Amino acid sequence: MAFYGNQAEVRTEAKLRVQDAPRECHVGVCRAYGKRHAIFRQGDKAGHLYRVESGAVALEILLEDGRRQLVEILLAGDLFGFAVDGSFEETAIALEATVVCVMRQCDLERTDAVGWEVAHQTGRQITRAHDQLMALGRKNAQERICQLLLRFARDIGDRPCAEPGGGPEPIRLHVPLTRGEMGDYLGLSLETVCRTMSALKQLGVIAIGPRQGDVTILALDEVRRRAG
Amino acid sequence: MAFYGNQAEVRTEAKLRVQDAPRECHVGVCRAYGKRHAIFRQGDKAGHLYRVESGAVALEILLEDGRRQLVEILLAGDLFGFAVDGSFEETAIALEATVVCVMRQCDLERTDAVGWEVAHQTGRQITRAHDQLMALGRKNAQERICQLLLRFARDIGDRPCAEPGGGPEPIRLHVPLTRGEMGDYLGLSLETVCRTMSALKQLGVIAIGPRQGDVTILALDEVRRRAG
DNA sequence: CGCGGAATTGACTATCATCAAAGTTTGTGG
DNA sequence: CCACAAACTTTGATGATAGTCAATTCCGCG
Repeated sequence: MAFYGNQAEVRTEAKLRVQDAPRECHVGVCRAYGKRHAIFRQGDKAGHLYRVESGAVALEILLEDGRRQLVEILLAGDLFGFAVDGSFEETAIALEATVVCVMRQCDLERTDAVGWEVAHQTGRQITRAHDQLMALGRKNAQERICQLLLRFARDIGDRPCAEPGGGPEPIRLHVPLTRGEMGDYLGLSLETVCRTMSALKQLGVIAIGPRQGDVTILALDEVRRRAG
Repeated sequence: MAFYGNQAEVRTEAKLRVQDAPRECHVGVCRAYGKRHAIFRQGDKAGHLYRVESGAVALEILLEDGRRQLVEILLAGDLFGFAVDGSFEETAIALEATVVCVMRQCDLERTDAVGWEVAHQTGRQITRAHDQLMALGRKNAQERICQLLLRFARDIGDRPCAEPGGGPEPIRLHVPLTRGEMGDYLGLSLETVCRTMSALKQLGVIAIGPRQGDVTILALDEVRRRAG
């Protein structure tokens, strides 16, 4: 399949090493971004589509008065860069060391067959956005946070530390978001995120640390139940 | 263009008359739905794409405990029915007398060129979902309601009652949502919607009535400013 | 005219935001 | 390897916005 294929040019930026970088992409160019670097900004002229090769990207919207909302978190394989009137409504930021494949939209659109691939991708993203709307509109802080943890557990969690007794296995995962960013994604203040995480820890549902960003899910079914 | 074309079969349901019904669509079938009738339900097997020909459709998600969130409001021209794992995550409901064109996905996908049309549509819907995420995550009740009013003003508002003095023209519009539905879309209780609408009325920014669902925007710039 | 759903308004409550003050990690440079 | 600064996290006290419960009024339709 032309869209998911082949070799490409590579440029490194920030502190990424080349071996962290490109898988491959036919019609595009791979670029590496360091933590918190912008890939494009609100208002920039559009014209490219982007795919996350590795790492994680957040799309954020800023209001004039400084209010901030992360509207999407993208992981490996996800497409982004859809624009409506030729310019981006959102800023895309690498959440960690990240490699992105950049493809010129006009090149892509010359290949009809790719259209449906993109449509399926965007369909999935719409569904995810709708889930998030349910969370922000109707769920409380604990439910929102459990839902976010599950998202990372599904997409990047590993299950190494199996219990000998056959009990539920802890899931260790690394959340590449600060408390403030979690709040900006979940529509909460960073303090509420902290307090809610602490409460889940007290309940024995999760463990925090040892490093910043590390979370261990101790009771997956409890997290599921609380995510609603 | 094959996708936006041609003649089709028509079925009428509820109280819709035939002349309210179909424009045309090549690969699909037009159906008419009465107020509050479901087009498909959460959990139904997917396999079709739908386009609003006239009227308005809401997509809703229900939680087991009864909490409800309207995640999208679709007007004429909008596509819906994207599913991830072969079944719908959402229920689609006609907000008023509505005609929908139903197209089999496998038929559509035989035409490569249509893929990009769908992709552009879904791209627009993603942007709209992201705006709504900003609203639910970071905006207060007044801002959310002003944003919703602007959405209807842009898409269906007419500007008939021009001021003789050349002042700002009132915009009369009909919102096909009850207060409760507005709340379910905006992540608010129906009482908060009521109170906020009343406050905007007291401020002289809008007028309400004479019928249920009627709203007149008296000061468009004020609504814009408050929408953020 | 009268019934039922929708809208409005009031009183009280709860969740979450804000302000503030420590305490931890992380990364850098000597 | 240690020290220090900056960024991030945690916890507490207080307040504001919006939710819930309830009573009344209004509109739409038979």
